[in-house]
Amino acid sequence: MFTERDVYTGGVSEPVPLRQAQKERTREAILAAALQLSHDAGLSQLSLRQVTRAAGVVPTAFYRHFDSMEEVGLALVEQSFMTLRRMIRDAQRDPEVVDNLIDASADVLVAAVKQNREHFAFVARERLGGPAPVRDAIQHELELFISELAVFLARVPELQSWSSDDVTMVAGLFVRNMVYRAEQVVATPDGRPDLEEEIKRKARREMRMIVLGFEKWRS
Amino acid sequence: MFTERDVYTGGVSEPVPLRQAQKERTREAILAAALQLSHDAGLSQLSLRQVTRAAGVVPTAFYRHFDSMEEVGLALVEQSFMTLRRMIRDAQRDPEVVDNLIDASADVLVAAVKQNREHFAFVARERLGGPAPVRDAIQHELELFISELAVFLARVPELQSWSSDDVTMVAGLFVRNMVYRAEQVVATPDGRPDLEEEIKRKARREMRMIVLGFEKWRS
DNA sequence: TGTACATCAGTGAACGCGCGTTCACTGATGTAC
DNA sequence: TGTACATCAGTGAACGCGCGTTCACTGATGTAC
Repeated sequence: MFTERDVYTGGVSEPVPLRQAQKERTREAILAAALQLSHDAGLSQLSLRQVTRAAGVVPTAFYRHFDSMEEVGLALVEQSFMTLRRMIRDAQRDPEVVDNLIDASADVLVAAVKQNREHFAFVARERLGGPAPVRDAIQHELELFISELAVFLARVPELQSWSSDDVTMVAGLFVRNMVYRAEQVVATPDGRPDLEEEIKRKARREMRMIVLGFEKWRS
Repeated sequence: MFTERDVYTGGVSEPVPLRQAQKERTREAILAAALQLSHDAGLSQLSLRQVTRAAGVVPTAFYRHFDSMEEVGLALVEQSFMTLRRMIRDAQRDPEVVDNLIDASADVLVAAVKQNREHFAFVARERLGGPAPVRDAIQHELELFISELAVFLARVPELQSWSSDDVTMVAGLFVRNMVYRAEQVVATPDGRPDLEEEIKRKARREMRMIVLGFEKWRS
């Protein structure tokens, strides 16, 4: 069995059966349509017919790819967090972020949200407003994400002496601040760099204050 | 014109026309049904017929009270924030809260959420997941609420010297912490005081850390 | 390479269902005298 | 107090609509020889 992904990651270019490549393209079209349409009224408001209409296939074609809209939601959660993970991985490689954790990560956050507006909006919206299995999947991914951030933070020299509980708490506060700011960036109209700067400024201020509180906490 | 509310608040007991009292009772039944049913799948998933069925009236009776489910949502936002406002008003009168802002307000928060589970769950869910006018109303009320908390904090002796920007930022962090903890309490099963204590403990720890950060910030 | 058959992603007709909304109505409550 | 009329919250039938799902199908792609 081959998937379209094999075209890009398979190393020696394996021949991809046309049929399968086309199937993958339709699957992606359904996911993209669901992501875009859910922006207006939420995933659980979306009808199968609306989504397939926007994806350019007939309603019954849906069942070749998913059993229900809920399954579409879970696939979108996975997509969204792949984006988030790539973001944090890139940030960890960036020496500027390591040197200047707070200022740089505020920049990274705003840039990442701008580039992946729809995925961030999806996570923010469905985290509490979505169907139960989607909500649960998002909460689980966010907890994983906090743990990953905690592992990264634990390597920062200044935090070497902290307990892992404290590092996890700071990671939690950072992620919550991030989710909150992401909600704001998503709500921001496109051509307003001034509003984005304001959000970055507030995010920086709060993260700096959290770090200060922790320093005092330890002393 | 009289409303049912006059029965309780009108002082000298005005005679309330029976017809109007009954109408108010039906209106409340519709609101209560919508609040309870929206818990499963969100307000925007709710059908007029489901709600009126649960409220014990025929679908067409709905239109004697509301033009649309959206209007029901706005009425529920109003109800929910009346609850929140009462909470903060009572807390301000409580000398223990003034003396020991952080620990006591964590207790007040958990107690208030427990007593008003459905309203808190509604706000948390619909803040980002609801229909656009409901989302906007909730954001607006939350901003008002932050301002009111800032006014209260500004009177605390230790914060007298702070700039109003800084006080508002602390109020924002507190309210955000509150909303987040409220989400958690709502997700907590009823007979688990241990989990509730854990949430209170974390809320206290974070609020204390925020205050410490601010003290250091100022120095 | 060419042919005959198998696979299967996408089609299109059909279904029963719950929906929001309209409308003319009923009968208890309220008002005027 | 009693009577005749007005009001209006709630009723019940009816409508057209979009929905999810079923099913037998088609025809391009894939496979065996």
